[in-house]
Amino acid sequence: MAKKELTLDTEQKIKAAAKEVFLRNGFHGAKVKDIAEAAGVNIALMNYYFRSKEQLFEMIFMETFLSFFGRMITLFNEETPLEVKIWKIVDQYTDFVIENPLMPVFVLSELQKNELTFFKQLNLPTLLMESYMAKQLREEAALGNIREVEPLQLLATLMGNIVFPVIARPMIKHIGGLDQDQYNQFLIDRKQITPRMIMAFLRDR
Amino acid sequence: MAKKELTLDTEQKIKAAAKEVFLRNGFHGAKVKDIAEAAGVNIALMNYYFRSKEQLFEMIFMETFLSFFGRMITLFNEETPLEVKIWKIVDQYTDFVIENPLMPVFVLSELQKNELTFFKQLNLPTLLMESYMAKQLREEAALGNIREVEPLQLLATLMGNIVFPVIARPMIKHIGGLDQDQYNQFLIDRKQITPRMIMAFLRDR
DNA sequence: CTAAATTTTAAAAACTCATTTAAATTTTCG
DNA sequence: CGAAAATTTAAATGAGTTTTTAAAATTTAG
Repeated sequence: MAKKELTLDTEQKIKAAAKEVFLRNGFHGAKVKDIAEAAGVNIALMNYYFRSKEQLFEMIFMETFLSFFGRMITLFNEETPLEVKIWKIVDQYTDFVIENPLMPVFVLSELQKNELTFFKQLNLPTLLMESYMAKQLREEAALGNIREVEPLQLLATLMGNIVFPVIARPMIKHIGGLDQDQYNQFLIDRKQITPRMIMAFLRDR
Repeated sequence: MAKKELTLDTEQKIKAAAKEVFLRNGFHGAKVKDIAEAAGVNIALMNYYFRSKEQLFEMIFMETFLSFFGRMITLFNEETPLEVKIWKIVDQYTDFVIENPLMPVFVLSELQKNELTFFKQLNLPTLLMESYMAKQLREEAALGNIREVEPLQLLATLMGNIVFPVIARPMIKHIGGLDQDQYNQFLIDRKQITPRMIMAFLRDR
């Protein structure tokens, strides 16, 4: 049993280190040597436990994508009134990306290159169209409470407003002349702006 | 003179090919061999004309960033009424990123890694804060026509809504089950949504 | 036309990187 | 304990990549 724990330990250390290095540098920028050093482990162990850099990457990419996207879908499925939920999504997804600031650009830039092979197995369209959010949008629009809007457009709007400022952090900090605290405040300020804007749009005519 | 034109020709071919390859694959994903092949040129010419892969990259990155950011600043400085301008920015910047779909993710993901060295020389904060747009926002807010809003927040909102759907193209196509035409229509539809939403927010309260 | 300068080429050099190997060490378990 | 299995290590392999070299080809200019 000491064995099982020990092996998992090294395996876990490599995986955690790999996640850090891949998220910071992307697949091509990440070197196996960097991962081994970050894990404090002999370089050959990467192949011993994970066969290849590519397999290790795919495992990490899959997990990271599912976290990035799944978190949003989970929030889409909360059964609270529409406006409350939009405020909550912005609040919580903002916190999520603040805690995982490298995740969005990693997922989105690696997806550029994959594109073909990756999505086949997942049923993403269903997840969105059958979400509680999609149902709410239909119902509220039928009642005339809000404008008609496609769930995919709302998703893009939410993600664009929450995620883009994180993807563009270096640019925004420099354009605004912001230090780290001011930048964080900038993101916090958006917790008000984004839901207000979306609700104003939904109610507007 | 045949000389001058010919040398510029090869140099230009390399640069154009490098731009393609770097934008598609990023610095680490782009191989000098790929660039030489794309340019139809002997591989040693890359170093003959540009000293190193890194120098060639920096030149291209600088140009690309200035185009990406400068285009928005140019639009910010158009001297048309605020609402007209916001509609125009969304329309034209959307067309711009549709024509240059790899530019945003390239610029933003490479910026993650640079971060420190790059911006020093440019005076970006001034460009934004002294734009005609910034002046308009102050004036209209003083008149009570719109809510107060920081120019940087408006910039992030505009870019988030326009650029994110391009950065997230593979994801959006798959989540929505869209083919290329449907995806393009999705972007076109946002030309209505985004300015409506921003204007509804600015006028709200 | 021809000598100098520029440009291009093929080959090699120098280096980096992922993976493999084989031996050493540690752990497991009868 | 002690043999087998699992893990770790240092070193080597080999493929891939950027850069340099030196000679060949082309262009320029006197």
